[in-house]
Amino acid sequence: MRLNTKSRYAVMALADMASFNPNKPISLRDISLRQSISLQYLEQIFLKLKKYNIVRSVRGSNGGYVLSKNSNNIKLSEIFSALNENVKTIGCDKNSKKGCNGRSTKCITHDLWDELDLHINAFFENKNLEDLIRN
Amino acid sequence: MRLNTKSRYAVMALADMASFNPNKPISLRDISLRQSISLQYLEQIFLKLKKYNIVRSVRGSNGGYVLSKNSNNIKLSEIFSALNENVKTIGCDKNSKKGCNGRSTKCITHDLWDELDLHINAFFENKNLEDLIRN
DNA sequence: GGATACTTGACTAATTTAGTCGGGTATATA
DNA sequence: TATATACCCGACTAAATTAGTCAAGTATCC
Repeated sequence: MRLNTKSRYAVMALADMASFNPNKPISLRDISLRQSISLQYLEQIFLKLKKYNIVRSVRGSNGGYVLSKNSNNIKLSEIFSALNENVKTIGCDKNSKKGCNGRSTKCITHDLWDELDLHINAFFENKNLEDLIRN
Repeated sequence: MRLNTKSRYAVMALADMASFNPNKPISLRDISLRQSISLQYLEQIFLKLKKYNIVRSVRGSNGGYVLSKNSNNIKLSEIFSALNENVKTIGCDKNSKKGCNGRSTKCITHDLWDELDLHINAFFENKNLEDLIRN
């Protein structure tokens, strides 16, 4: 089990932003240099963060991105949602109450994975950006 | 984030075993049929479970595998360890106290992933096979 | 001796990941 | 108004991982 880099980089980049003046746009170029993340990869990530309203963009020179809320109000769970990385630990179709693998019953471990998902999401639900930079 | 099939199948197969007479060897063929998992894939999985002493094997006809402990004494964390799937959510080198990405300092989110790992492993630490089949 | 069932290593197709590439468009500032 | 800055966006790709299969055993029971 492993998180993908997009999610990790998203959290890193946002934590980076959160430690600066929240009113001044921060360019991806700067984040790229500070965090050693490719600029074009950051662009992909921020596109999603923007769609999900976690940041807003300021175009043009001296532009960049601004957090759209206070950092203590941005939960990590939102960030993962923005990147479609809401924890789905397995392949069972969770919505169909019967039939995981095309069979007629739930698979024997079905409820376990449901519980695990809840457990992990709860962790992200209880952490915000501000928590990260208080160190 | 997603668990791989090996770990999932391992848990399914062991849960399957746990719901039968614990003293009679159970063949992989039977598990394969009941759980719709390829026999040869199960063989790979059980090799690891055996090395880790979670099951023991009985060769020859009427042979199969037997749980080496009571099912209420087999924690899910052991199963994941057996398959080398101990949760490592990220790429940072956790052991080197300084330097995640070849840089001189810990990355900004380093401690977060440590905490997450603990959180997930705790979940598996507190679940055993018996818990799974009590439904 | 034959059937059953475990044992083991090597190989492979498909998918996913982690990016890169290249061409935009909008805006500030000189 | 020119130019540089910086966001915007779709398409592509190399590398790694996953999820298996294949083939050839060995041990034991009946």
